[in-house]
Amino acid sequence: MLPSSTVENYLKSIYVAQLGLDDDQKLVPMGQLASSLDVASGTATTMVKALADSGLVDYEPYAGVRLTDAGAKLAALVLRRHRLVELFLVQVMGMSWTEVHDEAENLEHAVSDRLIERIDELLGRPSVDPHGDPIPDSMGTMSRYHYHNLLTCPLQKPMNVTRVIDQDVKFLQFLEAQNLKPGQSIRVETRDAIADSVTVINAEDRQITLGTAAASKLLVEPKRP
Amino acid sequence: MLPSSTVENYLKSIYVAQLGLDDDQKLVPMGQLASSLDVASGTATTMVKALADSGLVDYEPYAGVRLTDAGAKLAALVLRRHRLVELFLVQVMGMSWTEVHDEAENLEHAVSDRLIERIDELLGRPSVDPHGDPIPDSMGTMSRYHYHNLLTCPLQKPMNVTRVIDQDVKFLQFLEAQNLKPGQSIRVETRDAIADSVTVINAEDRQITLGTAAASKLLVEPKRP
DNA sequence: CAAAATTTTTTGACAAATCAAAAAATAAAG
DNA sequence: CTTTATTTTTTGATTTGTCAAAAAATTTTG
Repeated sequence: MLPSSTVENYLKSIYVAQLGLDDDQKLVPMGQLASSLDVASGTATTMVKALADSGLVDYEPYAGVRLTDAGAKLAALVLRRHRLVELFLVQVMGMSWTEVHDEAENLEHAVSDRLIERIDELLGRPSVDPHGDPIPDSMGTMSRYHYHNLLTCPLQKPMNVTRVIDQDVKFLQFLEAQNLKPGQSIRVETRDAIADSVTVINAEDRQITLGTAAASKLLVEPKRP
Repeated sequence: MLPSSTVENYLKSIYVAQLGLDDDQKLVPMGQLASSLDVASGTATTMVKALADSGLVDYEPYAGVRLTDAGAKLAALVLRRHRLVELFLVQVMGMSWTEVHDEAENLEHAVSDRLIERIDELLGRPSVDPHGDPIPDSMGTMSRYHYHNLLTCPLQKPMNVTRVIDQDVKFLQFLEAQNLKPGQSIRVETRDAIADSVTVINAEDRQITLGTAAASKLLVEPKRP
């Protein structure tokens, strides 16, 4: 019996939350899960218990939840569908990378394996989506390269934006307008811990100042010539 | 509040059933609706009452159900999404016309208005899907041209297959193999009421014999030169 | 037209997913 | 190390969609 879209969303949220944890064995707190899914905490508890009964997660009362191998694989395949659909919408349908997230959020539960395979083929087996997020393969394995962000990368060195860890349309539109979207070349000029800010220079030598919260969402790697 | 996919499926079923009725004012019997949706008859009764409360259908106990204008418009838009998706899957994704129905059945509830508009544009505002079924416009109006079928069309006259009223994969594959899919040119050779059969000649002069039930599902129009 | 057959509706129950608020457990603070 | 604050779980209810079987209405048939 295939998982409902609710189950798929729970698994996906746990998967993504786990990626944000340093240790793979750590548990995702119920509160965090509940708020990321926008449900009451009691709802998350009930659902997670059901997922544990199905063998998709390990659940430790008052501690949190962690995916089993089976759950992780399912979650990765949901993420794969999501990200392939996003890239498809941009590359084939000509939609903006700023608006495809919400559309993919619905389609990820409706596209068949067959169609996903077609899309994957058509796009040439891509490895990242329009936000730079890695696309898991059909076995459910995902590369986990760890990038620098604007707070940790070297100063004054030419870097490439590779990934944006945020799906907020306004923020993405801002990045686009400032030439800070994935693929663009930039460098970090200064950081000011007191002012909580980072200044970057974009490809057109314009200077942009970001707060550190925003700066941490832009992942970069050294510019390859 | 937007209708659930269950509601959309009920409306769609009623809409299609009504098209098969000679008189627009006639009611669709509950039994027929229930079996087309593959639910118990009591379930259909309950749901139809709820739809009536929402003003989407008129319901007459022990007689049947009929769409209101609001319900008909919603249903037509579901059908529009379904048929545009089908055509898209064939034309852009390179899938077979025999297999796109089931895929579209899921996607029709997940594609946004924005994406459907993109698809419509990309396909050049098409008027029929791969089965020859008409595609309602964005206002929810659908052309209702009435075709001949293989039982009612003139004998020995060159005709074009324009539409197939069946979504069974095996049947569609059969039609494809026999050169009887929409767009093909054929002529009806003989009809035998006793034998319950119709013989047709395809574009390659091969003779195919169909039962009348199957023959009634193939719609044709006089061949235009 | 009354008896039989069919269709439809009603009833009671159930599963999935949710919430709000009460209760319990854990963590933080003094 | 007790009190306070926070997080988590429990409890009881609700919504949507469903079924099976009993009851009622309608239709068919002899």
